[in-house]
Amino acid sequence: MGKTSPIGQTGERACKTLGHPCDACEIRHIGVCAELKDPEIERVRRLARIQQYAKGQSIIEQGAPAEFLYNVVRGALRVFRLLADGRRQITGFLRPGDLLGLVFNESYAYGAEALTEVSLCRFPRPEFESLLAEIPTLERRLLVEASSELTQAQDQMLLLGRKTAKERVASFLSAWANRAERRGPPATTIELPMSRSDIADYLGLTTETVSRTFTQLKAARILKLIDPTHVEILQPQTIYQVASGE
Amino acid sequence: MGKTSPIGQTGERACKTLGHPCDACEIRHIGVCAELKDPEIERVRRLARIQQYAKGQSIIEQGAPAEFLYNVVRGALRVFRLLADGRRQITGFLRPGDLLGLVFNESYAYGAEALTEVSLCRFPRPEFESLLAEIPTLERRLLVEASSELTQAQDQMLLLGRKTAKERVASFLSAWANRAERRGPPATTIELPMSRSDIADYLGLTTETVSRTFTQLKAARILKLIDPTHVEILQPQTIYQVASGE
DNA sequence: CGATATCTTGAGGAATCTCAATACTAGTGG
DNA sequence: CCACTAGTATTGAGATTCCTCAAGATATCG
Repeated sequence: MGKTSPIGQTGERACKTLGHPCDACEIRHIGVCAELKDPEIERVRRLARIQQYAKGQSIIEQGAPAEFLYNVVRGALRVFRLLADGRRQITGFLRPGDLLGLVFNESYAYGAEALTEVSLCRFPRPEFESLLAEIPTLERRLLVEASSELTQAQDQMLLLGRKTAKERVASFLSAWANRAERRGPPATTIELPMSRSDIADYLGLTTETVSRTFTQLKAARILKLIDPTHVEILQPQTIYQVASGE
Repeated sequence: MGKTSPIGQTGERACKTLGHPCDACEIRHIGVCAELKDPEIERVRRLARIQQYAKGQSIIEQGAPAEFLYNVVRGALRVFRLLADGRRQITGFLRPGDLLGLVFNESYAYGAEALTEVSLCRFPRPEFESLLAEIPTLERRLLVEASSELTQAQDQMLLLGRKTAKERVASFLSAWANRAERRGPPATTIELPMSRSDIADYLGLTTETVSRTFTQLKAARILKLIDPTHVEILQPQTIYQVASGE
């Protein structure tokens, strides 16, 4: 794909070119749109544009003007913050149904990049905010969403500030597995669309330590490493206990 | 004070016993109430109760049912999360105007304790939530608030995951000084109502490391340690640079 | 099937932690 | 007003976890 700018033209398609994308929307029932009734959906639809990004592409640049709000439709992405010297902290991995860009500042304080091929539903912020004022259920939904993200963020602070490498990796795997289960059948084999280095930057560790910890959990027969992107959790209970620091 | 329970009776006073507490409220212009017009304030006032807590007292127990929302009126407090074995991560220090207990779950995922003598304005959650549905400006304000807290939380993740001890301490002092300045005149001498162990649990360090880092910054003539609770920032610029990792 | 990136493993080093002793501070009672 | 006590902060020495640097193994993609 010939797109280099985060808000590129290639891959962008007007909602109407997809017919009634909201009707066919895969995440209609889990995203924020789940709150909306048909006439409201119609208004939202007019603002929405589906965007496609290739694996590795930048979606948001840290510090760029905050012009859009996105809803993840398909794929996975990483959200991160950088220090001047390049140190990176990944603050979250987003999956279908998640929101990206819910800020009320002039600019984004973080960057976002595609981990896989990604489809996003994009809304211009000013228009979306007016809509928000008119649809109270939507505003409430965002508030609930933000508050739950805040709780997750505090969990991550506990992890980063007080957990050991083993506990961090176990927490990550446990949370990622739970998340997959929420939208599919209970599966012990989980897919990790991110690299070891992404995991490291999410857990405040180095790639080497993440790798060693995986090996250690494998040796303890808690995990089975199928290939770098697929892990089978042999002892979900134990993983959870390790994650909780027991 | 004879109060032992987090939702104690002693020290609790009905709003009316204080006359018109909202009119005299010290944080009327900075808290969420700043959004409200007079008739709305009247409705809020009926729900509000002023609570007093002594230094060290518990305000919220981690895991307790989330029955109230609080607005800090006076004093300072710590919000934290615990692991089963007692490891603690302080997720924030609250000051007048800050919200405590903005959750839409059944229970609090965190604890809160008074660092100094504290006054809180307390609202029962169910009633507050109905009020929220009727006062859109209030709901919007909470959303903006939550989103800005989320940004702060991500800053803290960057700190915990990727900064050195020196950078963490500098970040903390810089942020705390900025915060004090926002409500008072620019002062280089800042008050730290929390202990070294609180600072350590906030920064993901040990008390010893925090103490050593203070000493180090003092030796570099960046700080002056007046007493354990008072610090003078001799080089605000340098503190900020160290905090940013330059 | 080969080139390249990613992942794993190893050895040594550094930052921070742990344990222990000393110094300071604040509050208490003589 | 001062000495005493309990809690908090600082300093020191050694241990430990995790990081850094480097090499080898494995997977991915054209």
